[in-house]
Amino acid sequence: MSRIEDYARPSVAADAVVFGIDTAQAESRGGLKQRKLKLLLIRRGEAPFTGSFALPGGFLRMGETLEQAARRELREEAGVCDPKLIQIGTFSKPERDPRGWVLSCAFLALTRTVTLSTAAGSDAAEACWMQVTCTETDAGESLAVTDDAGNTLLYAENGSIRNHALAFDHAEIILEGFRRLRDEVLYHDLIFDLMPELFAVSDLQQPYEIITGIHTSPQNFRKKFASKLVETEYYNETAAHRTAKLYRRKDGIT
Amino acid sequence: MSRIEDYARPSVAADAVVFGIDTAQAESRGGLKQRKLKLLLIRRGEAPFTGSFALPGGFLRMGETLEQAARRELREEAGVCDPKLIQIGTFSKPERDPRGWVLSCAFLALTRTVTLSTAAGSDAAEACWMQVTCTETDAGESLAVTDDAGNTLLYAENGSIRNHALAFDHAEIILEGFRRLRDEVLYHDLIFDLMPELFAVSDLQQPYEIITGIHTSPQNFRKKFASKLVETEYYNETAAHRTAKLYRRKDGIT
DNA sequence: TTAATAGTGTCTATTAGACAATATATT
DNA sequence: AATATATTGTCTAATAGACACTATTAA
Repeated sequence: MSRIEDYARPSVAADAVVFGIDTAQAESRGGLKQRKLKLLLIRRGEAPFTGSFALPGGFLRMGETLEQAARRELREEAGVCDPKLIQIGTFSKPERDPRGWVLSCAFLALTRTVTLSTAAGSDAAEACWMQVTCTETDAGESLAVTDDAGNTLLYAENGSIRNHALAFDHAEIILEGFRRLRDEVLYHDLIFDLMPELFAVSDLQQPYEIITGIHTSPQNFRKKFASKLVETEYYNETAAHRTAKLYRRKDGIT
Repeated sequence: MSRIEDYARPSVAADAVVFGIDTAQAESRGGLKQRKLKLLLIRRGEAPFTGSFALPGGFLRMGETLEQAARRELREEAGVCDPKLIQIGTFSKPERDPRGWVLSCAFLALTRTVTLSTAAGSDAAEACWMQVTCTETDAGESLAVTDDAGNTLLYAENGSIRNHALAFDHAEIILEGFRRLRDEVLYHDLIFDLMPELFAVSDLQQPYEIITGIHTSPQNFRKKFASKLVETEYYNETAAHRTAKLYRRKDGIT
């Protein structure tokens, strides 16, 4: 009874929720180091949702896997190379795309830098790193995505979307991406995939706290991660205070 | 450039890795209660892989979500009603189905009983609950799926498949399902979705230990779960020992 | 010197595990 | 009585958090 030809076929896309850490020196106070969580979005150049922001992604091609498609689109569309990819879910509400029946397989993608090496000739007309903010409100917990001008692209409270200006169901996908990011950081040390090869303990803490919502003193944070780190001979060349030893992730720990 | 019609479309299926707990009285020793982890498989009645065991599932239809498709197929094909469903991944290797280009969106499905209410007229010609065994070997950890006669359908060590007799890439999907089941039980109390409304503390322990590999004394296991349980007025009508109070899951805990 | 972060050590509170002891069912 | 599980309680080990204190850099 179940001949493969008897069934209508949807279009399938692969989209990515790309997170990265931005380590910027704050202008004020002589260079306090801020390490901020960023999300990569693309301004759409074509219908539908022309001009809106959306996740980078594109259609799956015959002969490739979903992960290959996501990787290809990230390279072509946003100049993101060699990200860590974790599949987070396939979104399938029939009405999610006004063009027709399109499923989207979403990936959580992590980069070790927020430099956009937007290769010449790429589609990335407008790929931007947006600010991700996570705060404790009295109503619970909220997540906000804002552009550099401070405009809110997505605001969610307790995991439900209050407000957004994003294409398709991408707000939903971002929320799921952040939820998964938190889980993976909490339980599988995914925080290291947001770090460069060598990093200071303090480089770890701010992103960890933004993502998990768990706040600790620098001293106790150090102890918490001590068993997962290997000390190197390198030091940070930095600012108006003691230089920090650089560490590397201890392997053999999943 | 990206017209939706420009892209070839794959067929899309929804398959489920269905787990349940079998509470059987052992024949020997006057009825020691064994609570075993079971996996639901279907013997295929058609090509390809005719006669092999496979996950229950089927093709996505236009107008439904992947979850609706999984639910429908579980009902039709295996008589499984109202399971808890968690999407675990979409499998997309181009060669995974000899019939052509078929993606499979896999779900982890949990039932509160292993009774197959195989409705008359259903496709479930041969739906069987297989034994799931998880052991610590010197090489690490192994997972085995065996039928009632003791034949091994799947054997994996440290997450890599050693041996299997299952259709398509379903061995891989089962492994991913078990991995996810473990994570969800460890970090999100998914064990309760394998339990009936009312249960004794000891009903919880054996499945929890099989799935997580964490072994504790009955006393300490009780303490570990005390904060997540609400005592009821009901008791177990059972065997050659003190009756057990029945509990219910405390709500408000994710 | 001061400000700022890096890093160590110590004490305490909370949690997880070992295990003794008691309770209550059936055979 | 013997056995098997249920349930409570106590002690101890391991872990997580608070916080004092020292170190080192540049301005």
